[in-house]
Amino acid sequence: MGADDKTSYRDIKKAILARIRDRTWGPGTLLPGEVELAEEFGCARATVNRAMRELSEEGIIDRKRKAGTRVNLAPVRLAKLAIPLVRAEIEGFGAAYRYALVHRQVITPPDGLRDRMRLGAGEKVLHLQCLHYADDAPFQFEDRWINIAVVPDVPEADFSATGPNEWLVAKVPYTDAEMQFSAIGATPEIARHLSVAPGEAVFLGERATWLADRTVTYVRLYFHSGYKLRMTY
Amino acid sequence: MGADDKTSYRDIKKAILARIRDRTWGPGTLLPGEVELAEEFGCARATVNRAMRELSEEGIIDRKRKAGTRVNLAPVRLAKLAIPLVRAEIEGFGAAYRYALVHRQVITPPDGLRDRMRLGAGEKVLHLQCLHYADDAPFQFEDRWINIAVVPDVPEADFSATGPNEWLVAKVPYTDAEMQFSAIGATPEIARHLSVAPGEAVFLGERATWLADRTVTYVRLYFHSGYKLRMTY
DNA sequence: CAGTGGTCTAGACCACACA
DNA sequence: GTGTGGTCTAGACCACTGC
Repeated sequence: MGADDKTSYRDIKKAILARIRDRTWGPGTLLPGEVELAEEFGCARATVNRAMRELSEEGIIDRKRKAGTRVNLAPVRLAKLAIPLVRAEIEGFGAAYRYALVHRQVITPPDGLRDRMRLGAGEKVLHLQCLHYADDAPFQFEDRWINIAVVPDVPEADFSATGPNEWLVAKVPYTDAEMQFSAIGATPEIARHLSVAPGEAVFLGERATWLADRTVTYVRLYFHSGYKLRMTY
Repeated sequence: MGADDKTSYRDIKKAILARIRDRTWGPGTLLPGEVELAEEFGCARATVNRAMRELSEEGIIDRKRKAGTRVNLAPVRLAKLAIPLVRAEIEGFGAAYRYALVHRQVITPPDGLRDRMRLGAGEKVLHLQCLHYADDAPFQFEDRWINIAVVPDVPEADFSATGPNEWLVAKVPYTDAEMQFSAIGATPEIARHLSVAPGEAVFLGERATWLADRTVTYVRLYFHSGYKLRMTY
């Protein structure tokens, strides 16, 4: 009494992971069925099920009906990447956050952008350019377009003190988002804003969000040299 | 009969998401308790629980005992990033994969690397440089160090036909992994391997894996210009 | 203290995929 | 067909935490 309070699905996960690590169950091995494991661990099948389901979601094992459960050969483990607001990111490492609005204009988008945002012929967008500083050093240059048709009150919003990101997050929901990262050489404009040499390698993040097939916003985030996107998994 | 087969946790997720989207439950709203929702949907509490637990894992809602469940104000949604093997990535978009070993040597690591890999004084590493081609164009240049103390049979492995990544994945387990991405200007060596101009912006991925506090391997992956790391969430 | 979520159980039926 | 995982139920007890 007291020692074996209850068998938790966590215990089972740990036990299974341990056996995979110490090669009792090497890659490709067929694991015992749920009923068998439930007997071994002295718990209900549902408990084993939850443990194995989570391991499967984490990409450690592969489950198929009738075929059974196998240890994944190539653990295509999913990295979980938290994408924070710039402000939180900067304050997170103890620097002072400062924001500045650089440019603001309602425009008819050029063709390339219209395609990318899948806009209709007459639809206009609000174009914004902002700078985010960490301890007075430029940290991120934000080049953003917002679909006025989807966010009709955005032209009235005041972005002189707060960035559009925080405004959008609190005000406009979205259903899908896509993000991609790449490296580019700084154009003269970007170089000027970020205080780097033209042509210098800059880390670029692009993000688009949709609200049921309609583009809400598309943004390019240019990070200062030396920026690293980090993740553990 | 036939219409209402069974209320699935998926149905409940959809229903809740719909109400969040149409602002019935705006950001910060306190949702009804599990029992109440179970009654409304005509199902067991466990079913509602699973739906809400998954929404919570996805970062849509925030749950606290006694306090209840609320719609997240700032959906710091977690992006799930699948990091595939290069081969799979290249073949995935229909290109032919080709591999070449460029360099291979057992060395005593320089100081910087020893710190980064947290190696002991006498420990040696296997240094490998490889190229991964997509349709005969250089796609990725791989610069890797493997801890021989942790992977004792790596010096005997043959990496002339297959890359070390695939070998390691199939052979050596790990408990923790860290990955980071950045942009750098191509050094002359990297430029030569990737067929780009020196100084051109290159996308760099760094990855380190550990087996219980001991570094297994550290690798720098330099991608061809124009490479984009994509993710949906 | 009391309410809400977190988890476990025992049993059941179903869906899929392989033989 | 038949075995394996996928899911639901009804009920129970527990753990945390806000009041």
